[in-house]
Amino acid sequence: MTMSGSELIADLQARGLIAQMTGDGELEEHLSSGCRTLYCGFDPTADSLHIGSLVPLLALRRFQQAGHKPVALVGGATGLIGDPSFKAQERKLNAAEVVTSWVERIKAQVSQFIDFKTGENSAEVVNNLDWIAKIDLLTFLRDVGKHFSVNNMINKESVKQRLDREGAGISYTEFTYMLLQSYDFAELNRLHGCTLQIGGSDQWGNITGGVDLTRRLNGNKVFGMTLPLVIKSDGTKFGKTETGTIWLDPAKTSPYAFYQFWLNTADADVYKFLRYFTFLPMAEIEAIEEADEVVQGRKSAQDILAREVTELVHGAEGLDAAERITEALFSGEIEQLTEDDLEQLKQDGMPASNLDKAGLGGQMLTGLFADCGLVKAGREAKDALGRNAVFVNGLSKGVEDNMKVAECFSPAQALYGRFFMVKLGKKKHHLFELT
RNA sequence: GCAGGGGUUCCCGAGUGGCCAAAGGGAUCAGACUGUAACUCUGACGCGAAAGCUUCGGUGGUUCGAAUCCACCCCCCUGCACCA
Repeated sequence: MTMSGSELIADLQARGLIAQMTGDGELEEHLSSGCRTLYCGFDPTADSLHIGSLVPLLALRRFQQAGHKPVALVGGATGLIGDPSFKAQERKLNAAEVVTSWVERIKAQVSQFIDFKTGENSAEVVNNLDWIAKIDLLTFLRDVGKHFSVNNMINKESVKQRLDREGAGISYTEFTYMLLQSYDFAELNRLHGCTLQIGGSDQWGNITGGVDLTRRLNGNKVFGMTLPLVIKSDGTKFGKTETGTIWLDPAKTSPYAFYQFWLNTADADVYKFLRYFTFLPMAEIEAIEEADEVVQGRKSAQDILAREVTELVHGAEGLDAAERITEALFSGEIEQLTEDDLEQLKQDGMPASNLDKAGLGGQMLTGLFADCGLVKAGREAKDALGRNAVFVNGLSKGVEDNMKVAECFSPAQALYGRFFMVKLGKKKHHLFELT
């Protein structure tokens, strides 16, 4: 699937994926006239990326599908410094060895999204520590620093709130971040012929810095493009739930939880997200939107979105697991699950814990549910019991059952003699296994 | 450094000796409605099944009794001074 530069840009534009571009439209021509190398940076600020990084990550893939060569840069060096862009406060530095371990994880994660075996435009993963660690201070100050005007830098919107706000401030270290990222672009241009950098729109200042520096250092014209930050219609932060961040690492956010996250997308956002997060052609997305308009009940878009993104991130197996769990839990027919199914649910990321048969006597349901993390405090469980919102293997439980843990979880009631599926409210599930 | 203002439960923010586990709003959880939605309504919302226990920057003190008064300490903000 190769498309021309203008087709690619048009598709990105139709999807709402272009926030800003440098070069007054010259970029289209640049992309049309051959296979170009582009890069996007990902700083190791945690042991996994979260879904906020998905838009640029998928953008790299979109470019590759259009015949260009993507380079994923993992910021082993910049991750040691901390990007001040639009951050309200100075960040605390992570230990070097921690960052190093994160770099490896992020490298692997990033690699799932781009193809390393496509010949001419095969992807690459690089680490900016490889060149930044080598440069010495004086060389850096003379060759790189000299090209940056502090006057310009302090006028950047991205550091404004740090400079304006009393008591916030910005350290010299973080202030240097922009120079490092700019130097990355110049180096990638020199070493790999990279001519385009993409990133979130909060990176605009850093990207244009790199464009300028590359021209000054290498005498080459290069381009920058930013992607929109994902904004939810209700104004709340995208990618966070009550339970926490949605990570790409299946060990941190199970494919089931990941799938559920997308499934719960608001109607007001779902078509936008289909454009942002899937590779479905625009025509198809528009058709879905049109079809959903006349649907009275549940829209189809959330299902499609959840399926597409889960498969992209967790593969066919992850999607399969997520759908299997979803089907089991929300069909209301848990007794139809086989023993193997229940075993599998545990493997698939279903929240689960063991119950010691002998120790059930003195316990209470409220304490049990709080301990396993099903609720934050016993009071929530009590509230749910009071409203008959708790089901153990489909049987309703009330406050009067609170002290009767042993009865509620008696082997006679268990599925296959050992499993209990507890449902609290409409959406919270937990699997218990007697041991 | 000097002068003034402030630190309250997840967040914002009332409270200025007992009626305070602490108004109000937001967030969150649950119920009804529904589409595992949105909107709306209801309830919960420090911990505890309860009795009760622990909170209002920290430490001591005054009082029968303190988030509220006093002392010292820590942190933040606003002016001024210093660095220039």
